[in-house]
Amino acid sequence: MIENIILGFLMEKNLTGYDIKKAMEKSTNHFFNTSYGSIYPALKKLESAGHVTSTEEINNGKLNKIYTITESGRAQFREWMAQNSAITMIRDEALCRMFFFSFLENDEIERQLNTYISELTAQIDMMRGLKSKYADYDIDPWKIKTLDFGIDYYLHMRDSYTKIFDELKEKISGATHN
Amino acid sequence: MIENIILGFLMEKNLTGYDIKKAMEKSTNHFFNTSYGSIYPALKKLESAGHVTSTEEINNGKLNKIYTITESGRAQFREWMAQNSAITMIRDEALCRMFFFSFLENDEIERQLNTYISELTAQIDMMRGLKSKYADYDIDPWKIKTLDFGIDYYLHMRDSYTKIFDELKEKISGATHN
DNA sequence: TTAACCATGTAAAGCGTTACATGATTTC
DNA sequence: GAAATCATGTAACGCTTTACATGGTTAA
Repeated sequence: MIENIILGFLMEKNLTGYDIKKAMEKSTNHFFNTSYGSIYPALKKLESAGHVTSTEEINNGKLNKIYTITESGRAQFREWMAQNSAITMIRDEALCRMFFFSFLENDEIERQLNTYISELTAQIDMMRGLKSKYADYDIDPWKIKTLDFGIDYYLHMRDSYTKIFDELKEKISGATHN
Repeated sequence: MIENIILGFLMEKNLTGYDIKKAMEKSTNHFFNTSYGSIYPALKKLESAGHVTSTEEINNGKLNKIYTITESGRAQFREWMAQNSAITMIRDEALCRMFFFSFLENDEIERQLNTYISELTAQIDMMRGLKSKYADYDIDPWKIKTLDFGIDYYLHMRDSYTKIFDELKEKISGATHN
């Protein structure tokens, strides 16, 4: 996975490991991100497989190891792109806890849902901010679409948890008034 | 994570490792599932930490190692339940590919979206089937809610991908007719 | 001058899956 | 009699994160 994503970034231009990490932070962060501890070894592996080559430059006194994708790397990337995606499991931590909510008091459940909804709102705001910045200079519509997808995703999550929160509130007030 | 989920299952009744796996398959499968290779070592770890105890029985000639949660296990579980959930990243494989869709031909993109939408539909149908079975005998409303959440989640995913599919179709036909 | 950032990498540890190994019982 | 299911466990492997290690430049 990570190797194919790296190849994808290198399809467009030559980059250093550091550049790749920064590019991910700017564009794929909400659905794919990884650490230097994964990127550098992956680049080494790609190089020994012949999918990338590297040239070293010194810019401003700093070493720059610039990676270039090879024809075999392009072939590998295209092969990966042609594969069907398997549907992904949810694995949402909040959902795991919800499964066991019967072990919590209602006010604690309320508190948790509330906190989680706030965090989702923060995430949505952050991503909307990103989108407004991107509108100017990133033209690839598919990359914009992944951002929109992410915003819609978190909006849906917030709606779902808000609905659950409201239902709980109603149930509590119903129980108190009777 | 897995250890806390196991403790959660043991909060309700004593179970063997095998039982836990089967219980997960029936109830948490769409947002949490794991293999025996994770469950048995986790149970061992929980036992040496004093969070569970085990008794061995032979039923129908088969060894049954039945695990019981201890007071310290209950405390550990409650502590985990009281923590706030961190929001989870998407990490959807199809979304990773979409990011690089500009490297694919339109008909290949169409094919992939179509396949993925079908798989989402199959998942939705499967979960709806599960829900209709559950309606009878599982009473905990929170557990039902995680199922509903999952169904809504996959419905939202299907809507999102269908919207993208329709937009692409429209763009193609628009381009051909001019 | 100090913090932040640029830049590359390794090592340890954790987590999880897959495959392997074993053997009994039950159902078709 | 074969296949499926019950039942427990280990070993190898892979992937990823976190922490560590190093050292230069730039901006406050």
